[in-house]
Amino acid sequence: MERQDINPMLSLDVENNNTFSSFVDKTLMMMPPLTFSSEVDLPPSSSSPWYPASLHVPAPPQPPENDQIGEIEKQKEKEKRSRKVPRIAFHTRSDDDVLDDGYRWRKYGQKSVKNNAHPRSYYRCTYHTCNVKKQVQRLAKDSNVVVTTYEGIHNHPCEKLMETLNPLLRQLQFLSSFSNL
DNA sequence: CGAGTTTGACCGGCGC
DNA sequence: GCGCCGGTCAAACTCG
Repeated sequence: MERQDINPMLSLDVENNNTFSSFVDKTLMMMPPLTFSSEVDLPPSSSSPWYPASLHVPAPPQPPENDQIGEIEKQKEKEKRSRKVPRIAFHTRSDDDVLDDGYRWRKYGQKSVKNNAHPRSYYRCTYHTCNVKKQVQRLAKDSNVVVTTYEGIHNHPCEKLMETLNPLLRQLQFLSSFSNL
C-alpha cells in the first residue's frame, strides 16, 4: 500500500478492520492482524514494546516546580522542533473517519491539505494529564483509506479496554484464589 | 450546562 | 523579505 504525506516514524496497515479496539482485542489474543510494512524508527532510549505505543502506561508525570515551568516550556519547544515524540500511523480501510480506539478525543482543528480533497482533522486526548494527539485524514488517491497518525504516549489506561479487561481480571483473581488453597 | 465541534485567525518553519 | 503550508488557538456554536 502506498504511503504519503504523513511522515510516520512507524507505519502500520490495518486491512478490513473497522475499529482500533477490535485490533487491540485481536492483538491481546495473540492474533495480530497487522503487517509492519515500513521502516521503524523509534527513539533510541526504548526497549521498544511490541504492542502499540498507545497501550503503554508509564507512571503519571510529576507536577513541575514553579521555577521549572520556564524550562519545561523551552523543553516543549525543543521537542516540537526535533520531533522526538514517537509517531505511529495506521492505514485503515473504513467508511468512518474517526476510529473507535477506546480513548476519548477532542477535536481542536481541521485543515485542508495540499493535493488532497479531504481535510485533515486534529484531535487531542481529553484526559487532563495526557497530551497525546492524533491526526486523521483520507488518502488523496484512495478515499477509502483513513490514515490515523498518533503522536505521543498515553499516560493513563484506555477506558474501554479497562472496561473489557476488568471482568476478566476479576475472574482470574477468583480462579487464582482456588489455586492458592 | 458541560463537553465536543466548527472555523477563521494566528504563528512559526521553510524554501525561494 | 515574502508567500506557502502545517499546526494550534479560541470564540462561537451545537448537542445531549
